[in-house]
Amino acid sequence: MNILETLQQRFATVLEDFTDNVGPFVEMIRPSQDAKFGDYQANCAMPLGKQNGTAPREVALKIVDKLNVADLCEPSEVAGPGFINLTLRTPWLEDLINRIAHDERLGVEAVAKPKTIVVDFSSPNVAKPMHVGHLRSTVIGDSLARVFRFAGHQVITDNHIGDWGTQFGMIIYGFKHFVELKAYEQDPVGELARLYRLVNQLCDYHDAKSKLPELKEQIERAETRLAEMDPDSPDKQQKKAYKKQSSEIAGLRAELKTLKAKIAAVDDDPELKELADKHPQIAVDSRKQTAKLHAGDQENVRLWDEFLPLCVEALQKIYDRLDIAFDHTLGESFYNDQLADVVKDLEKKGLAVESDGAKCVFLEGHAAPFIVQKADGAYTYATTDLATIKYRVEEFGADQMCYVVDARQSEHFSMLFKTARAWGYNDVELQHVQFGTVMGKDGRPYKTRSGDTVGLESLLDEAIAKASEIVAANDDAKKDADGNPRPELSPEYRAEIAEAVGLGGVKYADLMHNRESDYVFDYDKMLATTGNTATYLQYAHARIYGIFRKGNILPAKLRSEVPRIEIKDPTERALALRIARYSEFLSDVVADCRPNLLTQYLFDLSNDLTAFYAACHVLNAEDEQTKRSRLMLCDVCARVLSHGMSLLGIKAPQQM
RNA sequence: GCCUCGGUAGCUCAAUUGGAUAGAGCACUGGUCUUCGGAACCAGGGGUUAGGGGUUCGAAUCCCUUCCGGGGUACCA
Repeated sequence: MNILETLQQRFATVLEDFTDNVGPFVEMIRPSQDAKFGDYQANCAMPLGKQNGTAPREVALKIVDKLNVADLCEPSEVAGPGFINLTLRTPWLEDLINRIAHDERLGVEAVAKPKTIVVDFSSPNVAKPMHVGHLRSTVIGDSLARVFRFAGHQVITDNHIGDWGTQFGMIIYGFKHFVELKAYEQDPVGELARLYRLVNQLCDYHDAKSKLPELKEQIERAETRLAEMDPDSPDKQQKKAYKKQSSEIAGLRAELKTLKAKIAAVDDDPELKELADKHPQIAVDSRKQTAKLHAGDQENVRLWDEFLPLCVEALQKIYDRLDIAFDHTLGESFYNDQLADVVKDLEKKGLAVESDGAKCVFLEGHAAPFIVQKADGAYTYATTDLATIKYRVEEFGADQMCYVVDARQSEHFSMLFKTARAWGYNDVELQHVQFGTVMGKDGRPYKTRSGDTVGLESLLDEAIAKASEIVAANDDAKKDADGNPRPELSPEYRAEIAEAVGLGGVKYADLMHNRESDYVFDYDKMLATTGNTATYLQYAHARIYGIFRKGNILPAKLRSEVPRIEIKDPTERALALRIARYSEFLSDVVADCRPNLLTQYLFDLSNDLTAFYAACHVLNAEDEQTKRSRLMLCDVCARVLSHGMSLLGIKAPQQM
C-alpha cells in the first residue's frame, strides 16, 4: 500500500468542506522534511485559510477535528502558521511491515490503469562503436523501463538504431576503396569501424581545408573590428560589445586550432595524405553511396545486408554485458518504405509545404522549419520519427512514448511532437526524457587525452578492472579469529563480484544524478568504497547475508515460519517506515521519469539499515523472539534492496 | 540575433516541483567499538542558493533585471 496516498484520500473527503477543488490541496499532504515534524505533514491549511479568509491555524484545527485517521496516526498536531503534523502509530506500522514482509511485491500495488508505454532508448548508430555518449540513454532508459514494468504498465522497449543514414554510406565507400580483406575476415566489426573512422577522417580533412581560408578571413575581420573598439569605454553597451567580440574571436581561434589539427593529422602521415589526395570528393561520394543504398542499388543493399547483422551482433555483446534487453530493435531502415506516404499525407493535410526545394512543416514558435524531405529528395530523421510514432500507435497501441535522448535534441522533439499532434496523434502522450552531458574532470565533455570520445566497451573494462583490484584487496585483508589472513572468495566469485561492483558503479553514478543536469564522470568516485555509491548498497545487502550465513539462517525457511516483526527501537521503526515507503518512491519515479529518486531512496534505506545494525544486535539479541523479529526485518530489507537495485539494473551479491 | 538549459558548502551533487532552521557524499576535525561483516557508526565546522529588485503567510524554486557558462538555431542524426 501507498501510505501517502492513503492519507491523501482521508484528507480529500474532509477538504471537500473547504473547497470545490481539492486536487491541489491534497497534493500538499507530503512526507515531512524533518523527523521532528512527524512522518507526514499537511500544508494545505495556509492557502485554504487565505482563500476562505480564515486564519490558517483555525482552518488547520477544523481539518484536524474532522479528519478520520485515528487508526493509522497518533493525534495530529497543528504547528507554526498552520502545518498539520502526522505521526504514524507504531502498532499500525508494525502491522504494515509484517504484511510487506510476506508480500511478493513488497507492498507495491500494481497501477489500476495500466498503460502501454514505449520506451525508446540507447539508439546508437550501428556504423560506429558505442561511446560514452550512449551511456546515459542506455542506463536511464533501461531502468525506467524496468520500473514502469514493475509498476504494472505494459512496457515495450525499442532500440531505434541508426542503420540507414550517412554513416552507412561512409562504410560502404570505405569498404569499396580501403578494405583489408584479411582484417575483415578476422574481425569484421573492427575493420568496419576502422573504415568508418578513416573515411570520416578524410571527409573532415577536406572539409577543414575548404573552410580554412574563410575562417582565417573571419578572424582577421573580427580582430580589425576589435581593434576599433574601446575596452574601457564608459558606455556599458560598448564595453559589453568588446567582451563579446573577444570571446567570439577566442571561439573562432579554437575552431581554427581543431581544423588545423585535423589537417595536420593527415598531412603528417604520408599514407593518409596519399589517400586524401586520391579521394578529394570523398564526402560527396559517400553521400552518393547512401543515396544509392536508399534507391535500392543491388551491390550496396547486398553490402548493407552483410554488414548490418555483424554490427548488431557487436552491439548485442555490450548489451549482454550490461544486462540490457530490448523487445524490439526497429531501426531507421525499418521505416524506409513508409516515409513517402508520411510526406504525402502531411502534404495532403496541408502541413508540409515546399520551401527552397525542401518539404517542410512550419510550426509556430520555431524559426526553422521541420524538414521532412530534403531538396535532393532524401528523407530526414524527422520523417523517420514521424513514421515511428504512427507505427507505434497503430501496431503497438502505445498510450505513451518516452524518448530517452540527450537534451541537445530538445528542439527536434518539440517540433516532432507538435507535428505529430497536428497530424492527428493527439491521444498518445509523447515525452522527451532528456538528460545532460557526461563531463570529464576538466568540466568539458568526457574525452580521452587525445581528444577522442571514449568507447563504451573500454570504459566498462576499465571500471571492472578497477573494481577487481578493490574486491581482491578487500578479500585479501580478511582475517580469521587469530588475526591470520583468510580470504573467503574463489577467483571465479571475485570476478563475478568485480563485475557487479564495476558495472553497478558506472550505472549508479549515472542514475543517481538528476538526469537533466550534466555530471562529471569519475572512476574514483563511482567506485569509492565509502559514500553514496552502488558499492555501499551492495555492501549493505551483503552484510545482511553475512548475518544469515553466520547464524545459519535460510531466509526462505525463516519466512515460512512467519516470525512477527516487532518494532521497539527507534532505528527499527525508521527502517520499517522506510521499507513501507518503497511504493511511494516508485510511483514518483514513474511520474517524473527520474531514477535518481530511487537511488536516493536506496541510499537512505542502506543508511537506516546500518544505523539499525549498529544499534540493535540481531544474532545476539536479548531473547529469541527479538532475534527472529530482527532477522525478519533484515530479510525484508534485503529484499527491498536487491529488488530496488534490480530496477536500476544493478546486481546485489550475497557476499563481497 | 533568436530560442533553450544551467549557476546551490572547498569539490561532486540533492532538495518530494511554493513549505518550517537549504540537505547528502567526498575532503576536514573530533569521537564510538569485546568488528553479529570496520567497505561501519556517531558528532562537529563549513551557505548572502551568482548579484539586485519584485510577487506572498512562506522563494533555491515563480516574475523582472544584470553578470557568467553550456547547448541549439534549413536540408547530419
